[in-house]
Amino acid sequence: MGISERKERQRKEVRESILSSAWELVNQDGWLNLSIRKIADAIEYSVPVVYDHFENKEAILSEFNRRGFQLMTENLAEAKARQTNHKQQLEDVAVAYWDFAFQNKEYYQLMFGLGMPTCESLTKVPELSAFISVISTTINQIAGLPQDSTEIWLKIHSFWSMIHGLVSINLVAPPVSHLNMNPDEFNKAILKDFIKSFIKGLET
Amino acid sequence: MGISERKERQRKEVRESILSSAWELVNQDGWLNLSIRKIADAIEYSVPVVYDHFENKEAILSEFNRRGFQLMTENLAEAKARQTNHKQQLEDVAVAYWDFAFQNKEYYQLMFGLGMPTCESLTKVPELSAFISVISTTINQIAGLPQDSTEIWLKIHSFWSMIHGLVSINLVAPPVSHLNMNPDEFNKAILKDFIKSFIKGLET
DNA sequence: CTACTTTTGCTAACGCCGTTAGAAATTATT
DNA sequence: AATAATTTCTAACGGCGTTAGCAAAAGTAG
Repeated sequence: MGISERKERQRKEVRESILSSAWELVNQDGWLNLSIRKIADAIEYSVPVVYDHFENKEAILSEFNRRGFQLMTENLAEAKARQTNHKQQLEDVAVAYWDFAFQNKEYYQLMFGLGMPTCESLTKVPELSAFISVISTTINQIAGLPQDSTEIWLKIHSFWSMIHGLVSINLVAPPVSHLNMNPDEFNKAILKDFIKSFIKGLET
Repeated sequence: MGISERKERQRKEVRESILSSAWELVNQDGWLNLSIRKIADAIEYSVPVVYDHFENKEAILSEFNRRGFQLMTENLAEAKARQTNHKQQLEDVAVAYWDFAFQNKEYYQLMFGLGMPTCESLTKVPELSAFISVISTTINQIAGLPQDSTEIWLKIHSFWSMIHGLVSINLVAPPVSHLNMNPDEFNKAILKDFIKSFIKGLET
């Protein structure tokens, strides 16, 4: 009897419709205006049904958070795989990070910009380690530093900080009026400068 | 007759008590748990009184936002004034920025980490330009780039991004378990490395 | 087909929130 | 003392996350 299978399937359909409706709402009104009630309205079910699929609102955000890290890591890994030269890989990974942030602002804001992610909340994202290992393996190959050493963590931290700073400052305060240059070129120029000097630092 | 003067004074007292109560609440429960109702309760007035002093909740946050930029700029300017050598000034300004962020996490989170500050919301902070000019004058003195040129804006942007990235990544995901080194020293080491290479970039 | 059980989904409520209209109380002025 | 102006409050509106408890539907067994 395929009854329970069908039920299972229908459950997953509702779950997915919650997520896709939520995603639509977020793209319309932003994370701050997302509400369980609006989601319930959009999926044409009553509010408590949402709670049959997610423990609470935070669990929904957390799902998107994980998807964000997953998608970003995929993008980074792809960019890396397109190259063989290690330095070039690192450069392309940085650019891919940048591109991800600006092509997926909603994701990026949820991942880094939203309500005070505590230390723990981030360490509870399993996808985080996959993301970090994309970077760390490359750095390892360039600089020959052993995994899990203090030195390589320092480098990973630097690299990540550098790009994140660039991204978030530009998400929040993009340089506009002061330029006789395309802002996009402007920013990518900074990014590439950064990476160049970072790689130089790896080699010394 | 000093009646209207007294009234004025009392008005300001209430306004200040709103702000100081709010600040206390924020330090207890964070920005996300601050509410007008709690403030009203703390100042022992009814809710609408709060609206006689601030247009809405955002106006209260905005007040703290401006105070944050003011305080940070003061710290930066003081650090700068303690030195005469321009490169040393820039280095100390960066360290002062770092120290401000970690000694005033609430401020820093409001200024950069909270609910999606749009481009406009930041350009509406008059204190922002004072903060930027502390950096830009120093960079100007080191690199000799003219104010308001594309080049100096590029440098300001780089400098700010670099530090902000370091700060916010460390606020959110501090390196802990992987180190046989004091995290504070670890981070400041990265910071100083960053600044050194940044200054090198200014000179070439 | 009927009686019973399990699952599913709903209504309605609780206690918060920001915000505001309008009444009540207080204070100043004539 | 009576009137005008100001200050302050109560009470509400619509929204939120969350949950208890009931109604409806679907499945199961005789």
